[in-house]
Amino acid sequence: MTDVIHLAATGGRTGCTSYSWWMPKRSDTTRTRLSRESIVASAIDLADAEGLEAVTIRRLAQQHGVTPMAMYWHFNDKDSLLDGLAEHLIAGVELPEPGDGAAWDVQLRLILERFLEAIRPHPAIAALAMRQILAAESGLQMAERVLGLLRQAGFSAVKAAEVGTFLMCAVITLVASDPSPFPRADDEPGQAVRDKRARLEALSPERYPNVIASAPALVTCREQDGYFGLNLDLLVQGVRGISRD
Amino acid sequence: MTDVIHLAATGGRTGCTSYSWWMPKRSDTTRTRLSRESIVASAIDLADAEGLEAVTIRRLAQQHGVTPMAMYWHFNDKDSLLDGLAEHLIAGVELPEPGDGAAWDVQLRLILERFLEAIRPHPAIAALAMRQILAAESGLQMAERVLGLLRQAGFSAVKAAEVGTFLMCAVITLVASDPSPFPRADDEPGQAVRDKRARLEALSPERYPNVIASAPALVTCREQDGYFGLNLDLLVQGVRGISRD
DNA sequence: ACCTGAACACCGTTCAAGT
DNA sequence: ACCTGAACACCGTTCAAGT
Repeated sequence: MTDVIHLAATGGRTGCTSYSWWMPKRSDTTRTRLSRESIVASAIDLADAEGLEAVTIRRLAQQHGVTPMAMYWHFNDKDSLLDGLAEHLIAGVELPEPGDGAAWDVQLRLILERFLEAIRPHPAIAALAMRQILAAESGLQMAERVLGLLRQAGFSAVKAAEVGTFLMCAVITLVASDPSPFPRADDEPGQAVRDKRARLEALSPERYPNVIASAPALVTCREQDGYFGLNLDLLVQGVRGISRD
Repeated sequence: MTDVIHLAATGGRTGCTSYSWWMPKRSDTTRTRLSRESIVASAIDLADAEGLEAVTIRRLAQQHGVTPMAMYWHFNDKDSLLDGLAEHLIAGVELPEPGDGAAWDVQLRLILERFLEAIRPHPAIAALAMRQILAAESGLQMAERVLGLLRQAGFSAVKAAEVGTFLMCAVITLVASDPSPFPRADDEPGQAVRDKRARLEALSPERYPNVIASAPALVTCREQDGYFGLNLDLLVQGVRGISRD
């Protein structure tokens, strides 16, 4: 039924090759009604698979069997699209039940953990979440909870803002700093990591003993589970530390 | 003298307007011999003034009164150019004299402070520093010092790597998360900040009391001095906290 | 309401050629 | 050694028009 509307496009594939490079490929995705949600979903898939720079108005249009300009009905511009991705990410945060009597630092740690869990599957777009925390509904809810716990810990409204802002940015950094390269066809997986490690271990042992000793962990730590837990602990303990000053 | 070599280019400005949009404009910069250093310097200026997305092979070429393709003699591709920016940034870190008998946490704080000072003037490109810390000479020196102090604090080689990596990423986040928009012609300065603040203060007082109380600080804290000092304290205190586990 | 067609300004990059 | 000329594939975006 809906197929009727782009017979011209599918027909175009057989003829005229001059601008066929942006022509919709029907095989990619089954054609459904275009919507903000379906565009955001495929954009996230694309970012997960090939990185943020692969997320392109033209590629998304192609995946939906539609002209690039069709996107501009659903989003004002590319920036609004990216805001949509960030909003979707933040909406996935499952905040714990508030005020269950636990100490503020335990509650704070749990909230940061939930935030981390929501964005961890999507390191390529995690950094986008920053500018939507104080815009999206669920971002505001998270911020409110974090600020409340910081006030409870004794911080002023100003200091709570400063610490709270940094804490949420730091969680994003925790997952966004993952330097794992996207799979490329021209080299086998893990080769880049091994090269990097070899380069570190070839350094002068007199000048860089600690870099050499930590080399294996330095090149892989950001994918390890210990990295996240340890540094969440660091953040919460840090808040406790400065709350006593 | 050196002017002779692009008489054709300057001559081109009077005639042929069809592709004049990339033509070199002699008025921008006095023509000097092209070099990695001069390109990096102008790229940093451009990023500081208009943001990272303004840093373009073609714009840099134009500023140097040269063809875009001339850049490819000095850099393999745009990524190498960005690596060059990152390297320059990290080279500016003035590490304190090592081992002056001070406690490890005092020394650690000082190193992180020096790193912050080096990148703080360039928030638009601070994030680039991440991938060059373990590549550039002075990045390795900083990493060596940080790891050494963490070992001194009792961390294993693996945990030192995990904590050290995060600390340096966190300092970058501290300056890179600055959301201050670049000056645009179409609106007066400070308007965006005031709008954002107004939006937060218009929220429901029952649901978001703490966001509202912290609203002024939430929208400006990342430009304030207190933000940096407080969160550097948080980081160092956090390291102390987890070093005792 | 939702999408197409054609065009525009701007990207990075390659490759052969000039001096 | 260092740079130009011409071309290519790919961007985001506008604007008028179609259904």
